[in-house]
Amino acid sequence: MEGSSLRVRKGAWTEEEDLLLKKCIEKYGEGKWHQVPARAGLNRCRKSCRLRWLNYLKPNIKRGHFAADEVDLIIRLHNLLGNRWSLIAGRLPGRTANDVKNYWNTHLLKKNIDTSGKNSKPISHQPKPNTKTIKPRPHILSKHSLLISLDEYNNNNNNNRAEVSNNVVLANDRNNVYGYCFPNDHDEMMWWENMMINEKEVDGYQLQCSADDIDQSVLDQPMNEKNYGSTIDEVFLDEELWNVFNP
DNA sequence: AATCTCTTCAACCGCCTCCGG
DNA sequence: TCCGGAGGCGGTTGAAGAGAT
Repeated sequence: MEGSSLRVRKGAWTEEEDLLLKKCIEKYGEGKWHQVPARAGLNRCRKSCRLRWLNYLKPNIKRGHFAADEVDLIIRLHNLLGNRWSLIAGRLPGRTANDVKNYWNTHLLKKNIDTSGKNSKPISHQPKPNTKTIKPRPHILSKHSLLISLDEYNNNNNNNRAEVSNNVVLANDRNNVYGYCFPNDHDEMMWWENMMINEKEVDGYQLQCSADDIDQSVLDQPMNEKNYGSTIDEVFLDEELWNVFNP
């Protein structure tokens, strides 16, 4: 638990507290939440400060009703990801995970309720036979699979640098085979959009982005689990795409 | 006008992962 | 390798407001 409940204030935030927190973040920046209560002079726990900032005070937070296209996106993403609210919110500029979660629970969940019986459950709590939820899958490719993929690529390309998917680049320097994740905003967004437009067209998507767009400094790092650590949660593979790498 | 019920959403809770010592 | 602290996430709660009776 966070500190002593006897001393740490809970419940709704006052305007004065909001102001203190805002000033603190403006001065010191986001992060280091354990230092925020002391720096801001707030009698709140770090988690409470973080939550208040992320869900309410942070600039550019969009409030009010969800637009039709936002609702549509939430539904599509929820079908793909399930209750991964932070990921879903990441695709909705200005919306927070809490907002999306609340909206889903109050508006969308209700629409799915089967009214045929007293004990009926919301559809989201029932098995969904025709819906495949894609869970985030670590982008750990074995060296073997990297070699296979690179060989396959080199059958058609006389190049020592090959892109095999939107988020993975393979390269060799005669001695080693390297793999890289590059989930930059543009590529990631294209991948998401493509997946939602047509999940079947994975193959067609693989070569949409040029490997030349990638920063050479990234290519200079050999792949290992540590290099992947910072990006691993950002990269997801469709079942079909996964099978391309792991036959 | 008073009371009850329902809805909304801000905030809390507990758990997990990551990272540094 | 282990441990503790920090950050982050999803599930849940409960206060407050809105609507119904």
